[in-house]
Amino acid sequence: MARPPAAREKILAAYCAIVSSEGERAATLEATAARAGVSKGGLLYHFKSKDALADGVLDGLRQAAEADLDRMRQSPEGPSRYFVRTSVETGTELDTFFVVVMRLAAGQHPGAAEALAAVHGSWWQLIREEVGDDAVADAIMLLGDGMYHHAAMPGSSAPGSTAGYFRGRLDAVLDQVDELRALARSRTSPDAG
Amino acid sequence: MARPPAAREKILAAYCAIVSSEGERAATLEATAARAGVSKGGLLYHFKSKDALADGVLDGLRQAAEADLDRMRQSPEGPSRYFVRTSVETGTELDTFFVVVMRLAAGQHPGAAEALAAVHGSWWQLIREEVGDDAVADAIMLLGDGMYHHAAMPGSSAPGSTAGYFRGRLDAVLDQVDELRALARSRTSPDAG
DNA sequence: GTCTATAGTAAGATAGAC
DNA sequence: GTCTATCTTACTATAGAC
Repeated sequence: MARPPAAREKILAAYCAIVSSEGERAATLEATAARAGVSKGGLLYHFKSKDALADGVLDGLRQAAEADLDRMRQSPEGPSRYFVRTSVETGTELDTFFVVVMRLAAGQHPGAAEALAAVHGSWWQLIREEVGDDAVADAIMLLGDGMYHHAAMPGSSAPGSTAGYFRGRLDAVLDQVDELRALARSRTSPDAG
Repeated sequence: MARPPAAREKILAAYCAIVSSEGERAATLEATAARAGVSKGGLLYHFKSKDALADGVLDGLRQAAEADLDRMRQSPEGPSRYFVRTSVETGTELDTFFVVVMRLAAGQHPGAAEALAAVHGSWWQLIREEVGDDAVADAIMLLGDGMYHHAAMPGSSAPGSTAGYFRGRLDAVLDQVDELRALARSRTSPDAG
């Protein structure tokens, strides 16, 4: 909070935009600075090194994930449906950070894999609490991860909208979620109402 | 066929190994040559440029995918179960190529995204033929993709073995596949035996 | 806080010996 | 077919002016 400098935010956003659309390799200091509208020296005033830039993204992911977790918790449709439905949303703040951190993890950036695992673990826990069954929680996570896998797959993402592959299919997948939730209910209370 | 030079294969394997374990950026010509046991010049005799090296991987994926498709087609358990079961296998020839091509696609390598989409489309078609229902074919693919997403997620892969996250959970997911197949049968022939 | 200029390094690729 | 030596380019990072 405390309103960080606007330039810093612009630089971070520029870096994320390049990494997710053209790959980590294309996100050089010069390219990032140019897109943010500053010079190389200007960028390096806010981020001492390229690693510091990547660390800034890790922090961004943690914050965006926390905010998303709150929405997921308070969602009227329940965490499971919320998770699967939002897993195909591309272009959101959380998705942007998530994609970038995945790329960083692929490049062995320290802490990136751990940050991803932490976010994923939080999602699982919320779903597990809702459905009350490990296997069903796993299956629901897999549906969401599978859809995310497509949405994030290079070539299929269309920033700001649901990925083309799943337009019209999301409803069917959400039905599967409902069926899985019902299955979990019948397992945990086979004789209760 | 016609037995390509052994050095060529070693170079391609070295490149794949570095890309998947340390990221595309670490797979420099020098690092690749060193791991393959040749010099930079020796490498460049077999692959004229770095792009040629990447193109070699695309060819490798196409060949490995074709072989896998045959096995999937002839699998006694059926394409669906075969697909989901093998989606967590890391370290196979197909998986190695697939991971590398995903990294190349993330870096906007020409043809990489298309190659992935082609492989994925072939898998879907086989499953669609088996289950006879679009939505169920989608859901099964999602389970497999979701598991693959985990298995391929940096930090969780353990070459040569099933990813740790799903040890013991695969059976539960395969049960979900069976339930989905049954669901498809009840849809396509609601009154037949 | 942002710029230009530049040092230092590492990468991809070529040439020619063996 | 494989090597060493070298050229060229591009990237990270520093220094110091404004």
